[in-house]
Amino acid sequence: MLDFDKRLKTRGYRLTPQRRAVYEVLVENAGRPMKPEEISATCSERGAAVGMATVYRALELFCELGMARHVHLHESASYYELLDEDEHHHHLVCVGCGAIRPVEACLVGDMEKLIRDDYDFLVTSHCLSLFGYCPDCLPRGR
Amino acid sequence: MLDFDKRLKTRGYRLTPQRRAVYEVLVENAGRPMKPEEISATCSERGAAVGMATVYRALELFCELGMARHVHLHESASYYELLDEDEHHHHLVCVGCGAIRPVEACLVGDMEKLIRDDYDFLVTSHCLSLFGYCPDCLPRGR
DNA sequence: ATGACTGCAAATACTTTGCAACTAC
DNA sequence: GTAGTTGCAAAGTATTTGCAGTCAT
Repeated sequence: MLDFDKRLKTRGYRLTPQRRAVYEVLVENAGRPMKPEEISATCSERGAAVGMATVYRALELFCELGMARHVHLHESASYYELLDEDEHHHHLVCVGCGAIRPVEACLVGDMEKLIRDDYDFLVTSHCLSLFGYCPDCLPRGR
Repeated sequence: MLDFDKRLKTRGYRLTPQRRAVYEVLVENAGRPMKPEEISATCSERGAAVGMATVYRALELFCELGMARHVHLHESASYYELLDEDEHHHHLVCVGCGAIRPVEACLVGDMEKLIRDDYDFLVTSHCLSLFGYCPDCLPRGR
């Protein structure tokens, strides 16, 4: 059984075409955070329309099951993206053109130990977004 | 002239009692992100009521002038807090009780060089929030 | 005096919820 | 068969905007 199917089943959730459609869109856009609206539109394009309410509910469920996460990109809307256990990344958001690209680099793991020791706080997750200029938008002469 | 007054004046903005009130609330809560609603309520309590629209406009202005910033704490509402040039910090958000406390530790500065070299992306700012358990909510036996 | 600013109310955007019909199991 | 799910529409919440009146300079 597919990992997706298993995760839902073992927690008593049903496998529906809508959840599958939302999941597939996320998989095909792995690494690229998407807005709920965008996800719904993509599902529709491929003939598997899913209502907005259902998209929101599916995303919330995926987050709960640890299959997706919610990222903040300094815009009002929320973005979601697939969570890959083997890979940890954050985002570079260009304030010039809005381009978003993932960065594998992350030093937060090192911070976690320091925080546990100095603050007596156990970090379980974090959210990091970096803003600046992508190569195309770099101010002349840097 | 106060730094606050100067910043506004030099950019052609006016010094109004409303902007001053919002600013004072932020100053008195430095390090603690606040919601616009909360800021407005605090202003009212001290007899200097400021309409919500004005609070939003003031916050946006302060961000533009580099005096405040917008932080994301995984909740739907936006939080704002004063920006202190001499001090850089992020937040520890307890998923147990919701307590928020600032952390001075930050390794993102080190990441920035790495990102400039490896990704050819010039980071100008970043947003980091750490989630986990505060001492009071730490699961037994950790 | 005059252009910037405020407050209100209306508009917009985003997200959640109630509920009857539907469907996976 | 039945409990979990969906879609729609209505309700909420958060934020922005138009505009007439007000105020800082």
